[in-house]
Amino acid sequence: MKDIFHELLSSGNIIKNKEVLRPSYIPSFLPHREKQINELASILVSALKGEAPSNVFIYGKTGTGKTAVSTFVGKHLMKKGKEMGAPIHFIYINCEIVDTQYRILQNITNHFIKGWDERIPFTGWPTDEVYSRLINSIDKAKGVTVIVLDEVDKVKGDEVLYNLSRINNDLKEGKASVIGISNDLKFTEFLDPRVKSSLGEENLVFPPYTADELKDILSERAKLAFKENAIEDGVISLCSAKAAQEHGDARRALDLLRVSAEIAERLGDKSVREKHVRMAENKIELDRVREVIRTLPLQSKIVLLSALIGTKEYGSLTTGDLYSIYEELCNRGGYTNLTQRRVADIISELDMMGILNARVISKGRYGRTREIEVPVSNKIKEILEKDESLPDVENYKPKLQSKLL
DNA sequence: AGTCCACAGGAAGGGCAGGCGA
DNA sequence: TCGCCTGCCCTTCCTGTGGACT
Repeated sequence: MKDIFHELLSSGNIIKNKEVLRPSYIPSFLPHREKQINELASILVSALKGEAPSNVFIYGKTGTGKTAVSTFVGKHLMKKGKEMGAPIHFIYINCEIVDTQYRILQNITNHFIKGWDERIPFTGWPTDEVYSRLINSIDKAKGVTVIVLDEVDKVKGDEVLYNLSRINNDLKEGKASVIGISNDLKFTEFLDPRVKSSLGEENLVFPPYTADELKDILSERAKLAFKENAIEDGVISLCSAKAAQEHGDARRALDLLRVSAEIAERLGDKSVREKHVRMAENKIELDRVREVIRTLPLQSKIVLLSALIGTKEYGSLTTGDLYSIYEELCNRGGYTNLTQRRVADIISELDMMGILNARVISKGRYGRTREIEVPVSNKIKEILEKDESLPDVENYKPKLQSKLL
């Protein structure tokens, strides 16, 4: 049998270690985050003296190093604790995945339980029972437990945050502190004021990276990730500049660099060039659009399809135009149609996702409406055509009253 | 200056599914 | 297991509005 992997394995002349470019990778050195590392370390240092550190709330947009800094400091804290004989327990929880009160308490508690048969099950126990088991575990483990709740805005309900942020009131032997991380700057506005004050004893803000800072980060990672001379001049600057344009997102910069390298490698090129970055940018954007559209509810897909058909025929549409096409499509597909009010909201949602453009305009005597356009219509058309659930529009040419005037 | 169009978009509430505590 | 609660999606009803037209 022909060795189908041999060629693929030996062909890579660019990438040495792809893991380094993944967002989950924690490097041994975090450029341009010295200030945040020091601030967080100076809050957590009391753990080494056996005291409970203040609870911390960390804000910052995606890809500003919040998670990296927290886990970095946590790793060093545990190491120092070991050296000094001060027991430190560092627990990281991503609340996007673990989002209910029960699951969060269960996860933290299970961290302390070694035997599989003693672990708390996924479901079944009363929540207060899990909570008291957690208290016992932290007390029994002694020392200081630091709990990181990443993407804390995804947690359902305030109660678990309230309990955890005041957990020291219930603890006897052990101590605990909570680090909440969020990229939603307005998150605390909607919190119970009691939670807000106890969780946010200390606040850290992570500013976006500048293009120059991103360049340093990428250069550091590129040294580890790529073979020698595999990256041409200008590639790293270009990736940094593109990511800085968005909002200084290091994750995006790393993605762009990684995808560029993958493309270059797949094309059999010897090095990553600027053209690969541009191709990568297109690919990432298309993947994003594809993913967004794929997960859209059926009604939103029909609205999008209506916009697509209408703009193809007439260039741009008003809300009323789109709605009449939408009604026709629902008829053809045998779906019950939503009201215009709801469709107007769906148009706004699609606008927010960046799949279509809808801006409010006034046509004077002829009313106030939204002008709707679909920017990357070819790509969207391609994706929607493959969707089996949508009505057949092969020979449908919309006729709009307003366009006949 | 006033009218009037075609909606925008807020408010309130119904119906439903899923989660949660007893 | 059951009833309650919550969040989500949606409808109905409503007031507000920019600017071409009269």
